[in-house]
Amino acid sequence: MTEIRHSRSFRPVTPIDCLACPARNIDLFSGANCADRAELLGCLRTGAFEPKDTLYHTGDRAEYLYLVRSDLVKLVRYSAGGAERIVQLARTGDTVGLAALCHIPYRRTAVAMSHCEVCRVPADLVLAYNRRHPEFVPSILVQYQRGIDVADTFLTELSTGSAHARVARLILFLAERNEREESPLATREEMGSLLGLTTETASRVMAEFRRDGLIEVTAPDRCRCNIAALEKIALA
Amino acid sequence: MTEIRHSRSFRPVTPIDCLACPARNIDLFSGANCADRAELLGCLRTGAFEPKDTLYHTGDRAEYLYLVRSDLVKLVRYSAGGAERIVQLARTGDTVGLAALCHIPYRRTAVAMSHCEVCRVPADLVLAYNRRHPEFVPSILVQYQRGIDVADTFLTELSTGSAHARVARLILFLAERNEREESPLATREEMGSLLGLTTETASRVMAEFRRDGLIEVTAPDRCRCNIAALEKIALA
DNA sequence: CGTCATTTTGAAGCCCGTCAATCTAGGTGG
DNA sequence: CCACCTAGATTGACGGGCTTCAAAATGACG
Repeated sequence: MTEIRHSRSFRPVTPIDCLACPARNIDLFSGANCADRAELLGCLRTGAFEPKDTLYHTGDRAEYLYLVRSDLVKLVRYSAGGAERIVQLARTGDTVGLAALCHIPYRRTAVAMSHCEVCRVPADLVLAYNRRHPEFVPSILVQYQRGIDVADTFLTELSTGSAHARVARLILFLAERNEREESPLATREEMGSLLGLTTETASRVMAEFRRDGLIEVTAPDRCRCNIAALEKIALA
Repeated sequence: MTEIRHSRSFRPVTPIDCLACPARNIDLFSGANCADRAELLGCLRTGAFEPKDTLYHTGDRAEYLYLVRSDLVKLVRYSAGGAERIVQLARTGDTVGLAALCHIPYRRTAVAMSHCEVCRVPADLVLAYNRRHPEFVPSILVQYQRGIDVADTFLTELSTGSAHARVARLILFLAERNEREESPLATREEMGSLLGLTTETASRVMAEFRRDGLIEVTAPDRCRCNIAALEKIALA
């Protein structure tokens, strides 16, 4: 069992944090005006997580939403047989823990995949804000919609086709929000769990891509990639 | 190309329809009181669809939500390569077309899988109602949440494991809301599209199940099934 | 009765899963 | 500084399950 790290590292959010937030223009509150933002700010907390740190577990009482300020959070679900499957990836600007708005326990387990920073928002704050600003509802729905779109992508792009095609599509998906053809990288085990493949198959394909010059590892968890070539493989 | 049937068959909803609606206690408006229901009623329309009829297409301007009153609607998405994949099934009480609440075009194509009846709700009506009743928001979110749960189920249960296990899980999933161990049936092609298998494999497994007495076809689109035995296979 | 769509069945081949061994990198303690 | 340990990545060999291609059977419908 991995030790569970608690959220004692959370600290108040400063206006500076907000201004510097890479998710500022796309997150849940991007529709709110400055005054509202300032008003909301007092209840927010921010924190950082390292790979394998858990934000919350399936079944935990859900009090908070989390806005992902940077990098990758995986949302995991366990099948009846106990197998782990990654059902969603949250990236910069995505919101996780929306179940909190329904007053039901978290359905998935959220785990950091990289060093990542999040902004913690009390669900009740959002619901209260929403009562005073009914025009805010669509902002929440858009977040849900985004989650559903990602889930659909996982089903259509990442769970079908040959192993080569799936891995290529995953790299492209991860590279989407990065410049210079760079992409963050998951462990082979995570790739398997994402793509419905075994760790070994993920490793084989990645090694092959590397030998063929399609990707070049620039750091333990980062690679440069030949987008055009990968797109060709992704179609098959 | 299949001919597109238009929604000219929609007719006003009567209070009788509502009282008799099998989805009455679980649908989007199950939280609303009688007076509100009556108020909403005037704007609703109901209609019936036959297998292969399309409720709406990907990209259509989204004005309506649809409450499924009975049986099965498939939500389809097309991958970059043109392959069709069923990403969700909507059953009695489910809501489809939630994208309409975000004022964005439909993301998926909705197609009837059986004779099915739906209730058509203008999205603006829901948004307006919501403005007057902020406590209604969670009802909408619950519908979204349900959709996400189903998507997760598809990823963890219906896209992993052996072909036998997948088919068994699908039958169990379809039987869930039926009594007497009876289950509606999809075509082999639909089963393949749902499970990430080929039509032939789906057919082979179904034929085998039939020979082994695990299922017994009682009508062209319906079967009785041995739940306990299927559950054993579903675990593998 | 003939047509067409769907389902079923067959045979061949290959991709991926399984099991196992090796390699690499990072961390620890002597 | 280096031997040691461990987790993760890589590679190999083998077998099985699924896909592919093709043909036959079934059943709905005019």
